[in-house]
Amino acid sequence: MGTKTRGGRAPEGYDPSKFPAFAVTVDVVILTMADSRLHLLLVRRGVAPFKGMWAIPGGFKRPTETLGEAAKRELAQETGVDSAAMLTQFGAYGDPGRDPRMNVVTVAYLAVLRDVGAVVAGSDAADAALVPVSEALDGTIELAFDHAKIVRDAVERVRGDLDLTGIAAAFVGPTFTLAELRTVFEAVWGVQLDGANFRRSVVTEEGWVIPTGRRARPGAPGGKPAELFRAGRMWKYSSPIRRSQPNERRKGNS
Amino acid sequence: MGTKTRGGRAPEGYDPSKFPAFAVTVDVVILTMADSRLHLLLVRRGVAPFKGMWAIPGGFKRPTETLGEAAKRELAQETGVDSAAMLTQFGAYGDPGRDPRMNVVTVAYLAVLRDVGAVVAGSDAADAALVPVSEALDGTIELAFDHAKIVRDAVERVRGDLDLTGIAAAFVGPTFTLAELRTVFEAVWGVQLDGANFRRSVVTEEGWVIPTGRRARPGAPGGKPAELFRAGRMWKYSSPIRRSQPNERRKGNS
DNA sequence: TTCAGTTTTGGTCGACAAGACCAGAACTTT
DNA sequence: AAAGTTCTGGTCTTGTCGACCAAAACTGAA
Repeated sequence: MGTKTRGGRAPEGYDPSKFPAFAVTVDVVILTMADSRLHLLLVRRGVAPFKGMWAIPGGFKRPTETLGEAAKRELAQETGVDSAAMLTQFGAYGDPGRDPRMNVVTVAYLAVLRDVGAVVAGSDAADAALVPVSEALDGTIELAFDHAKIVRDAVERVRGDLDLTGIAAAFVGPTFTLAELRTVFEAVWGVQLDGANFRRSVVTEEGWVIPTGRRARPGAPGGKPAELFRAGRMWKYSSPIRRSQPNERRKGNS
Repeated sequence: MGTKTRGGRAPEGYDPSKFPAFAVTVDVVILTMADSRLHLLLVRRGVAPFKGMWAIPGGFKRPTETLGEAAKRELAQETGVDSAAMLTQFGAYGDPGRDPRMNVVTVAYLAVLRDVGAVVAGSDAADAALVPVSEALDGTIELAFDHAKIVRDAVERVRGDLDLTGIAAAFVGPTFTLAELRTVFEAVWGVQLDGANFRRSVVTEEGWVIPTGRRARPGAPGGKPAELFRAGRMWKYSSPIRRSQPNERRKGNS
């Protein structure tokens, strides 16, 4: 921070020694893959304002913790996961009136989990739900406060991070098939990727996926059982898949 | 934001109705090109704590303004520019103890200007300076609070934004030569780019640079006078130059 | 005026990456 | 056994990017 320093002009009608008080909160956008689509964890508000409406989980920051610790605490309270989860800060929101009660500035975090389903089912009945992000983005589900914008920004962020960081690996479990990993990119970017080309991209270079000898059980329609892989060390730094400007085209097309 | 919602577990020893008060400030990292290197605007603190130390400009957020408006106000107070400046929020910082006086959460913005030199010279004497970012990054210049980390994050951000957004155009004036534009990429990324290849990248595609008939005056050592261009519309969306993983190599190499 | 030095600008060439597409392998259910 | 589905390896074409060369256009010095 830094109190205004420059000698001459003082901020008119404003006394730096009496700073305005704000509440600071931390909100967490929790994303996961379900049904080959990107999903979002929401909670139903039990208190005013916006009582009964859907919102993303969050809470007040404590003076003794860092912002990151606060986000981690909120994530653990909401989902039970407290492992070294992928937590990324992506924005701060402080428009006047965004909370009708008082001046609140919130710092928003993005968390990517591989399986929230079980967590949600085991929680306090019907006040938590996993919904497709599309329904939150197009307004089918109305969100409290300015959470609609926060979710939009979070999705923007994860789309960009997908080819800048190894965040894609956080969507899948400790072992996974290449098709599984491919659906992450397809769902987040809204594109169709060629399976063979995708495989080449991640298998050719060392360090992205390491084969476990095992194979996955095929789904309902059968098909050749896919190899099971573990994530390699490269995901810590980058991604093997780059987003291309024109969508990849499929067989029957223009 | 959102008060904690889930029924069962309440945050232990914590009463949501009595939230802790924070001061919220906005800090602006002002970057510009000078002497073919990336520079940073610093101010000298006139009050405790860290009195006499260098810091990035900033100040308290007012309850009636948005975070972006606060950043714009601080930028204008410090440099006098209030045009639609390129202002990007890139992080929030709230570690306990980062300000010894009280609990402060700051939201950091990045501003890119084309020429701060005149502004600095014309301001209140010696309490503002333009320094190379390298000196701030390597510790040659010690910064107040956690501003060293904030500056590091800002530089990281601008490095990434250089090929994701059109931020490079904000570094140059209304008309510029291609060599000028090229030094922006070279200085921020710390690479050497081939002039001919660079030209092709921006000239081939329509919309990046539009030629004004004029030519620039060559520098001291002479050389063919370069064409003067204006920035096209494409800079609003993206960048014509992509960062390559291995540095581009020059003539005499391995 | 000439010359050496410097910068800009246009061109070519090869390496590499990415996408389109095909076909065989391996499993499912009927 | 047959049909359907998915996985996996292969080939081919295309386009992009960087390395490199050379001419053009200007400076200052000899």
